[in-house]
Amino acid sequence: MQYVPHMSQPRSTARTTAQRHRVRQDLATAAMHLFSTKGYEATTVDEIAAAAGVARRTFFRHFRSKEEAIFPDHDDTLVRVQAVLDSAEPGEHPLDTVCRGITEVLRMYAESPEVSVERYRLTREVPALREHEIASVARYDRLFTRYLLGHFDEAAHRAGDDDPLLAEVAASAVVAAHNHVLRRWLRAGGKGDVEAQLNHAFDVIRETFGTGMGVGRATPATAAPVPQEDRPGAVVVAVARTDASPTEVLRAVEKALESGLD
Amino acid sequence: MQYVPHMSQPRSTARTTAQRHRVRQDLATAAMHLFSTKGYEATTVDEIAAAAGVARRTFFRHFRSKEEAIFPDHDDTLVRVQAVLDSAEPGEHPLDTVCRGITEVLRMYAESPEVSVERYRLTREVPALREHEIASVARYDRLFTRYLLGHFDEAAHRAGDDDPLLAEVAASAVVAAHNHVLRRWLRAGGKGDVEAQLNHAFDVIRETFGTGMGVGRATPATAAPVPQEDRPGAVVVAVARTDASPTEVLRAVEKALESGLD
DNA sequence: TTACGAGTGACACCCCGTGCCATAACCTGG
DNA sequence: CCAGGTTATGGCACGGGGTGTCACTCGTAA
Repeated sequence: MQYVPHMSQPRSTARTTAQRHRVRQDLATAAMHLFSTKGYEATTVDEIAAAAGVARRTFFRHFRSKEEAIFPDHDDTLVRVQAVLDSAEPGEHPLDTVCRGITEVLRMYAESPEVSVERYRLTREVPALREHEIASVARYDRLFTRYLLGHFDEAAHRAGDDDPLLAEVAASAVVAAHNHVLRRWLRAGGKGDVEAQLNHAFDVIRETFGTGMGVGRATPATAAPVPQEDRPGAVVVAVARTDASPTEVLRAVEKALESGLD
Repeated sequence: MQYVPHMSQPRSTARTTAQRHRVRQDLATAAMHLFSTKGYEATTVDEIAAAAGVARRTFFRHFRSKEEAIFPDHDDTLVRVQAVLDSAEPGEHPLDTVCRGITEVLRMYAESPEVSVERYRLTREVPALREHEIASVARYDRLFTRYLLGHFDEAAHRAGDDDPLLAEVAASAVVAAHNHVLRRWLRAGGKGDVEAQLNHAFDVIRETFGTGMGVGRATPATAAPVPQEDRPGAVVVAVARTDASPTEVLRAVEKALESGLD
């Protein structure tokens, strides 16, 4: 992969807006190809630009940094996730909205499994790429945390003063579930229905602490009904301290079942 | 803050191993001071080294990068956290062990509140520092995830095939709780008992989904007893799908209470 | 005293990222 | 048809982070 002297360039020196995406795409694929073949550190931006047939300066007009060339879609995905959050119907549980948001991220990876798998191989062995990806998913986390901070008060206002903590924990839990499913899928070579696996992980999240959000800190024995939303199979979560009497617990659960199932 | 020509340096050119920590400390404080006064990107490594009375090359012998000079203790804290995990007694719940691990991180911040607060101000407005700190806490997250992966099987082996997911979610939840408490403390100016606040957050974590780990996926109606461990106030979590009959749910809860409270 | 290693200073080098300006295309309105 | 602005680019220079290398100076052990 030698330097191209770049004399008498075949491509015209100015391009229209429509062609700009093509240049960006060429740069991304050239970067991905060079990173895979000769390593990340060993590849210079000059080589990437030369392989794409543009100048070095043009590269930095399309990507803020060398690392960003390998994750070209995170910015777009971020605004799409934000759009998902903004356009959520008021009736939807905030946790479900966030789950739909992170699904958007997973779809980005699932859209081109081969590239994602190869990129995963690179991120594992190059610390710079690893940190860059961590910072990228942290941006989604921040989005979700802020969203839940503004929407948990309505759904679980009676939970007390621990709403912001639960919002942060819930957001990170959803992100962690996504990371787990994604990495398992990538390690398996990008085969199988990731989105289904993610939905299964969401079930676990919801069962573990998701819909139990309204329960809050149970002392000594409480149980909360769950909004039905015409979705069969929703779960009822009851939390009780073990120092509560069994009959106390049963009464609380019974009461929750009554108000939630009519 | 001019360049020091560095002729006739007052400090001897070679130092013993004991003095090496002093040089590192001088570099860290000089970096922190310069970053605070004239900004992070406006400060060059040359200036930091000159302020500490050493050569530029020496700076990079103590810190891998410019950002690391502002977080000098993360590496040491990481091995201390690992030591906490390694020396945990077999009887302790893995989640509690991880909580003690992240407490070690919080103590590092709490050790010098003024520095932490000022550093927090910098990390908020400098993206490079922000990403570096995110990557740092991600390393703790990885530690915890791997630890829980190897210790959840024993405690909740009956939960099925979702152990790795729960391990990852639990680790990120603990880290998220730490981040939340830490940031709130930093925003408040570093006043108050952070460690107590963190322990309170741990209670919420444990009540929310910590000890409910053994419940697993309940279909259509199950409830699991929780290991008591001589800790009063532990919670029992019951999960049931709403398509289960109320009596079915009550029977399951009752059974769990019997086996868990004797 | 001599030999060795650890820590350092000094210099050179690569290359990422940015500011700046000239240029070539593509729309506009006149 | 043409003068104007806009957009994307190429080329150049520069600052600065991070690394390799060599010589030097200590302290220490033999």
